[in-house]
Amino acid sequence: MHCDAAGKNKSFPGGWGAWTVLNGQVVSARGTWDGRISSFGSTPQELQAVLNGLRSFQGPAGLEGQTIRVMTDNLNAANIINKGSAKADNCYVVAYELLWYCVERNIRLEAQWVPRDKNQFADYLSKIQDPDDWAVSDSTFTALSKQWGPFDIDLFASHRTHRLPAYYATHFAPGAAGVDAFRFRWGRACWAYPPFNLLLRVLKHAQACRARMCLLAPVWPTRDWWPFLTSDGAVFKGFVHGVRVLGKPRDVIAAGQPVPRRADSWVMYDEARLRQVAILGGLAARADPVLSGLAVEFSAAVDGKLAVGTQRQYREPWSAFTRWWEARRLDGSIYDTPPNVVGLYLFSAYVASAEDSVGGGRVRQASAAIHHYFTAAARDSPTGHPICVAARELAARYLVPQARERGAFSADNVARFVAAHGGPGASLIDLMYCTCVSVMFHGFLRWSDMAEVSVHADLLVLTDTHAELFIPRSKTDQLWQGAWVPLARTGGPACPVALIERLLAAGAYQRSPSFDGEDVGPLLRAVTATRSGHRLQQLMTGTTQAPVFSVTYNTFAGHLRRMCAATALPDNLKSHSLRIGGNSRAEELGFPAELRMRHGRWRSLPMVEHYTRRELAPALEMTRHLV
DNA sequence: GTACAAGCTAGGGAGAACTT
DNA sequence: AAGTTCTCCCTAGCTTGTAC
Repeated sequence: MHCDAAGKNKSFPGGWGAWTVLNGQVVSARGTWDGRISSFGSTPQELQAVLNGLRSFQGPAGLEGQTIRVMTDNLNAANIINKGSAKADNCYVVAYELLWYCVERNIRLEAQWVPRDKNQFADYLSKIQDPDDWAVSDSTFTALSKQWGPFDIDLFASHRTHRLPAYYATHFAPGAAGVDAFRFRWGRACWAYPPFNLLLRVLKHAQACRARMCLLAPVWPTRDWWPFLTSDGAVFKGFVHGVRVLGKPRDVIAAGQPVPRRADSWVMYDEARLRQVAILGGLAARADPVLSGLAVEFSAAVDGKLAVGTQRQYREPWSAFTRWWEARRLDGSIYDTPPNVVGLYLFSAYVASAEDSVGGGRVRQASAAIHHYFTAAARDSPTGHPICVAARELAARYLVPQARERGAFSADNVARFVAAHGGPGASLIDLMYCTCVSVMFHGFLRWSDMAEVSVHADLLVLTDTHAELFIPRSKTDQLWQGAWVPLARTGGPACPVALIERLLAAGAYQRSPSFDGEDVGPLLRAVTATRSGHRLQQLMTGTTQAPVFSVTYNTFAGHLRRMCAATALPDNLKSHSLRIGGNSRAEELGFPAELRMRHGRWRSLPMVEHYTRRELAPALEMTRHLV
């Protein structure tokens, strides 16, 4: 039996894992520490992991009278098991319990130390964080037991969260009556608080077993299982004997557990494990701990090949696909879905988009997300299948996007903006937005570029004639090659360089680190109003580990919108309108596209053209002279 | 009012596919 | 063979809804 224990960290109380081979099959057990053991040192935790492992496998394996070889990467634990000596209090308590457990069952233990890298699978098991491992609060359970109980089995629980002596778990665990509730026939007094993505399966299995259960489920009419419970989405069907509406999640979930912001975050059930199995393919059952460990690491690291925003953006399309897939009840894991079925899913997304009168974005995103998740699980992408291709083509041809107007700032708009908000007595926040408007217009910056501009003296260079800004990375520069953006002194109130200088003085920015590893922060910062006027919010500087960030896009866009409205500028001016406006003005003045492309850091001329808005007058003038 | 997440649109680039 | 258009994945901008 291989065992390991993991200590606590900020987001995880720590846990234990154990695995062994039973009848030629690898079986694993795991769990999360409760508060008491979470505070123990590593050796008593390791001993507790051994004890939990024995208790977990005792039922299925029948350990009485056997000799068990325990593989552990903790030398102290191995010595304590082999020599029977323990000094520290916690060690003694746990070792004593372990000893008696073995004596009562005539089990003989032999511990063997293995290096940590030979114990990676147990290590992995001990570190699994199960996002669905919620326990219902005492008061809720008591109330429901009184109303509909007593119950005889908890169908979805863990060693930590079970509410009844008999329970089914996702892995072997001490006292668990079985692993995977769906492999059993359910009786007439069940208690079920399943992960929400399993609800459809739970309802169908309950129907097949003619089970009777108290089921906790969210009020969630858009989910696929809701029609199963109700007719017309409103009236519960006849087999529902009673309904009780509980309070908010924080009242239902036992104290001391984090409550998710939105129930949607509960749906990613064991995605990591599915992916690891898919990566190992046919080797999954036979892989040694090194291979398993590498698969674990790869599956965690591979998402990093995408930008953080993209990872976040693909999550919902992927879980929508998994929900759809679960409802189809196909064989194998989601990664075994045949490409034609994926194509039909994309087609269903096309049909739904048409019904909802949205553009082709959903179909495109779904296709891209499925491509990423399949390749991340080391599977061929199914998105090249003819049905997938056809679904994307239908979406591109027939789905009409909702119009989105995005104008261009003119030079006059910029001048009026600065005149209205950037006068001599301007507040720090108004001065900051005037500076951004001028800098983004003259430098053809996106909002995300502006947010990267640092005030560091080496990265924001000011001279008598001009300024140079360093942009370390951008949308078109994912590999951090960086680019310098020159800005000339233009004179007048809207001069970007003069505005930067005024802002630096007004905000009392620090422009050079005073110690190694200090981060002086960006130019565009959150500002707070105090009794004595505005000042930069929070800390003046950070460190390279905990840098100071710019304001969020929403904050910036909100301010810009309000300030434009106050200046009576057109309401189609957004933050990108500054980039479009600067480039369009440069074109109007006759500057060549190559120069504008370099200044705006575009990589192709068609994109420069796309961002060039032209006045009507020159074209009219031309046609007037044709005859 | 601020902050965050979700869900939409569309910008952007690499390389395949097609035309001339 | 060279030039161009197309395809498709990846990334960001923007609006809206919601919680604090």
